[in-house]
Amino acid sequence: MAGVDVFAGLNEPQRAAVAHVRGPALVIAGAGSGKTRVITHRIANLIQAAGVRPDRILAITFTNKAAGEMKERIERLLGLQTPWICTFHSAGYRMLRMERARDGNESEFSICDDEEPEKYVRQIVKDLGRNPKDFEPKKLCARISHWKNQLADLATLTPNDDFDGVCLEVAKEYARRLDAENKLDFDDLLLKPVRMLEKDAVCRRRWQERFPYILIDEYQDTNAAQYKLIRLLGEHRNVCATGDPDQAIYGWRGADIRNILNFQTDFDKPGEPVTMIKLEQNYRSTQVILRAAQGVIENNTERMDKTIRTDNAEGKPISLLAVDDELDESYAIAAALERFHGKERPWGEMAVFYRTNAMSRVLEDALRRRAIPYQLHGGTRFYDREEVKHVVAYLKLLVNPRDSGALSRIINVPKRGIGDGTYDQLTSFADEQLVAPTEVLERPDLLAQVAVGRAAGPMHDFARLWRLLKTLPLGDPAACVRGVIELTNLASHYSDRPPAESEDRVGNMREVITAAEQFRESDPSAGLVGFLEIVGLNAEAGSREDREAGQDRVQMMTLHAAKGLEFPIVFIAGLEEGLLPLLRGKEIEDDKLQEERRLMYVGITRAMKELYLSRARCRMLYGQTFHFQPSRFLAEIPSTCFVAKDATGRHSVPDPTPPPGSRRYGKAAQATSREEAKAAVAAALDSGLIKRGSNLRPNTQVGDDVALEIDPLHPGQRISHKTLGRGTVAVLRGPPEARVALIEFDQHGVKELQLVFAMKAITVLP
DNA sequence: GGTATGCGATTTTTT
DNA sequence: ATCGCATACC
Repeated sequence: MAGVDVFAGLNEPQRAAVAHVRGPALVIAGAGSGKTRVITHRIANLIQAAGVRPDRILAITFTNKAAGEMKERIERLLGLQTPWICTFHSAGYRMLRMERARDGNESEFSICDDEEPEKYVRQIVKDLGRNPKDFEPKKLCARISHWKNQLADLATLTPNDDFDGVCLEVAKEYARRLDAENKLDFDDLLLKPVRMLEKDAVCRRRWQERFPYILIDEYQDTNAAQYKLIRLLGEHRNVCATGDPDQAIYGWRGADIRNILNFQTDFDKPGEPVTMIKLEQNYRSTQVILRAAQGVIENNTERMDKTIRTDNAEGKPISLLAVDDELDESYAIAAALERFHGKERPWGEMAVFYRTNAMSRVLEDALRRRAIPYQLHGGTRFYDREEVKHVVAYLKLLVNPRDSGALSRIINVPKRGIGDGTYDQLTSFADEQLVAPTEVLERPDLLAQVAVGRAAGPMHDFARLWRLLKTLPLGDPAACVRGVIELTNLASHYSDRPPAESEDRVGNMREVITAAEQFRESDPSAGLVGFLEIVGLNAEAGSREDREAGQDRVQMMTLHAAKGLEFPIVFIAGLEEGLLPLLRGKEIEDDKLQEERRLMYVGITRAMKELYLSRARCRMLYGQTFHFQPSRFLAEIPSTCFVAKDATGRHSVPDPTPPPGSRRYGKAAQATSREEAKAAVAAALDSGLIKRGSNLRPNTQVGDDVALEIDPLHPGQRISHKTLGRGTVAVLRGPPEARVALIEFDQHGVKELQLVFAMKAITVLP
């Protein structure tokens, strides 16, 4: 271990960041500047040069995957394990469990899956005599989660309105029920450790001494609870945070960009001021790509001043493809992927990004049609599948018999004749007797009192099953999984489904056995509890996705999931106003818009060599077609980043796109069949001849009262509006990103409507 | 208790 | 369009 040079291959500012050992440090790092590398090597340096014990370093990463990669890298570098490189949530969970063990409490926690909170809340709303339609569990959960992440004190919180009031009541009851069942939801994994450290000075001291060194990656995306945790643990100020305020994309989850902006004042200390290190050299992308990224992000008003530069080559211009609809888009992207692969580009070096998971399906279909291997990230995860959750619920119940979420999930799966009524009888009887429902099953005297009438047989059967399950060895997760699947005959639950589906489901359940076996090998002493921790924290270790990772596949993911990654060739689909930036309501608030812009920035800066942007004029949403204007972010990319010259040798400032229906991509104009058109589009895309984007620049004259070719409506057209009835289009005006139509309605007179929004409610009449 | 049918809401983004 | 939920019926 002595011979490793942890500074090898680093530039001057990176070395400074790695060499800095004591006191607070903030590394502000632009995209592609080797930020994660700095953290990793800094940890290595702490261990090697400063002699810090690896388990005394707490290093927080944003995802489990990032943690795994960092650990692996350090193991390769120094040949040792760094157990406390993990996410905030993992760290919180482990702290809670260790404290509990310290107190001699042997009962185990279970972690709610992401659907459970809503189920608990729904039940509470009903129990409080409220209608779940007036108080939607989803909304309540969002509010409760927000409160928890803001560390709001429920005891002193004063509700603003009726909804808040009910919400508060529900929140308190929700907390009581989870506590009673030893359950933790995701927010608790942060909240509870914070409360624990706040309350108990001795405990706080112990944990502070436990981790004399703390590092946090992606600090720009920390929320109030995470921030507080770091403040409490990091009172010694030996805290190193890295991040990029321009890549803050989790505001919707309560992340507060001010955490990183205030780091200096928060952690400054006389004698040990914060060491600021800026990494502005980018090693990842071409000049063109960085100019595009810079052009976009400069439109944000709330920024820490920062530029990124690179010594890399100018690189290929960015292509912007405008197509008719999402189907065309998917064909074009698939065709381009295939072409690049034909030119020796491995599948795995290409990635497709999109704003929402819902967009992935069309893209997937197109790739599958061409037999392009791809890996989908996000979406429904392995452990989110229904059949897998059934298996996991049995396992959770074994570990924590008080878990009512688990019990209610499996008590009638596979069907055994125990319906809602019987379940309610069982639980309320158990409540009366002050025992857990599972104890009723275990005690013949109690069982006899509930197993009556029609449900008697099924209840006895289930009790017998439970006693059998209780004999499974909790130390051996694989045996537990296998035992659960076999003893319960879970496969039968899907036997009446189509063969393809039932095979799939049963296959997935068997996957859990494999996952458990792998887990057992990697961590033989952790047992079923350890396995459930991995499952509950959404770690992908051992899942099929995990095993398929690293294969040569096109990577498909949301822009959020792309954070921290890089690919030689990147496609970003759906660059439309409304999708990116994503608009839900009427108007987008400025801070939301800025976050969307940062998302675009993250997407662009993932690309190393080539970037392809695409947009569709129409897109199917909720089974209905909507028109979309080009994303405003396209107009923010400097025109010098796009195809440099057009056929006449002039700089191509993007022109208005062709009107819907006509195709102007070289040969595509003459193409008749759909297939031909697609091929031509792909060819155009590939050759870099992608036409002109749209005329989007706000400062180019897009005159008022002039019909744009991209307008979905034309003056004189008869239309029908959902609420305003029939009318005639009079005038279209305004810049493309805020295009308005003046429509003369038969019943309501002239109205001015924002096209982006109004098109959803408008049908064009023949 | 189980199943069929119809209605309504639903889509950001993830630990 | 699709899914989950509620209602009504077996």
